[in-house]
Amino acid sequence: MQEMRTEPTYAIGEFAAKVGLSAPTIRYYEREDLLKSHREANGRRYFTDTDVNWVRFLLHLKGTGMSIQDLKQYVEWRAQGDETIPNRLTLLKETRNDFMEKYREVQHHLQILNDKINWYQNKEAGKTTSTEPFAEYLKRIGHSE
Amino acid sequence: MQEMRTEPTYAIGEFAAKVGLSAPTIRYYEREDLLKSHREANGRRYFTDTDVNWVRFLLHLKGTGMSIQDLKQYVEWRAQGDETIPNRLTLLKETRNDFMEKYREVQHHLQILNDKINWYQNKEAGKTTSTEPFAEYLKRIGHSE
DNA sequence: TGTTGACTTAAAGTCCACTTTAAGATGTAA
DNA sequence: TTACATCTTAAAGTGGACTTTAAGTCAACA
Repeated sequence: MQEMRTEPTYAIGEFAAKVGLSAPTIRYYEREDLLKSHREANGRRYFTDTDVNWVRFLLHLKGTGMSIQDLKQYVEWRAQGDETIPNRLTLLKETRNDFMEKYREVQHHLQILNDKINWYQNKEAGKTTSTEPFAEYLKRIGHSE
Repeated sequence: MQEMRTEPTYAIGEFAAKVGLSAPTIRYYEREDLLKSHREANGRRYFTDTDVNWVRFLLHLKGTGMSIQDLKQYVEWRAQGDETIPNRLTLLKETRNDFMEKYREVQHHLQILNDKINWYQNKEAGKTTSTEPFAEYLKRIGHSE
């Protein structure tokens, strides 16, 4: 009794929905060589769960700030084999460094946003001298610049 | 003995440098009504430290994800007086909500990036079966999706 | 079998946030 | 006074990452 397991395949629309992109974006990524599709006899693309994982991984990298160009470079090196691992590591570490810098910056931006929200809320609650400027408020609670 | 203190003023180039933008960007922001400049008799713009603080504040808001359009709305409400404080608070809180959502997303992206860097490093150090796929590695160390 | 929806391609269009260009006026240093 | 930097404007251009259009093929269902 033999069990037949066939890997599920997805047409471009279903695939796009699965990874949270649009079908045109999938075609665009393919043109940019970020991913390869398989074709049915009739010329239509199909994708597998491996492709789903691949695109999801790409989107994680993209989400850390890598541009399409960065991703292309990464994919190109990947295709060249293990001797490009040092290159890939360098690229990923640079990505992480850039990310961490921006991360610290946005935390500061968030701090100021929170301060401003609190300032408005205090102002509405009458807890602040109605004329105290925001800059003064920031000094008073210990946030500057 | 009277001390004469004159507020320092900055020409557009100096001002732009002070806030980390280009002079054309300052003019662009002015066109978009995000800031107002003062003019010398000869028609040239000048700016004060108050303007410096204002632009820096705008850049903090922008850094949390507010678009130029959002900022315009904020500035417009601000000009309309205290009765628009609820509107402003709503806008800032929405900004914060959007920010926090993206913040959590990028933390996840960073996690995957770190995992991949570690995976490459282990691979280079021979600490991982040379054929173990990244997906398996993620499962093994407890990160999925 | 007809019609609706999903697919195919190449090329053009869009959005955002600037940036660059062009042509000219004015300020500053040698 | 001669350079040269810096300023002025309006308008056009740019880059990145898609998105939309147009014209056509193919599939799935009533």
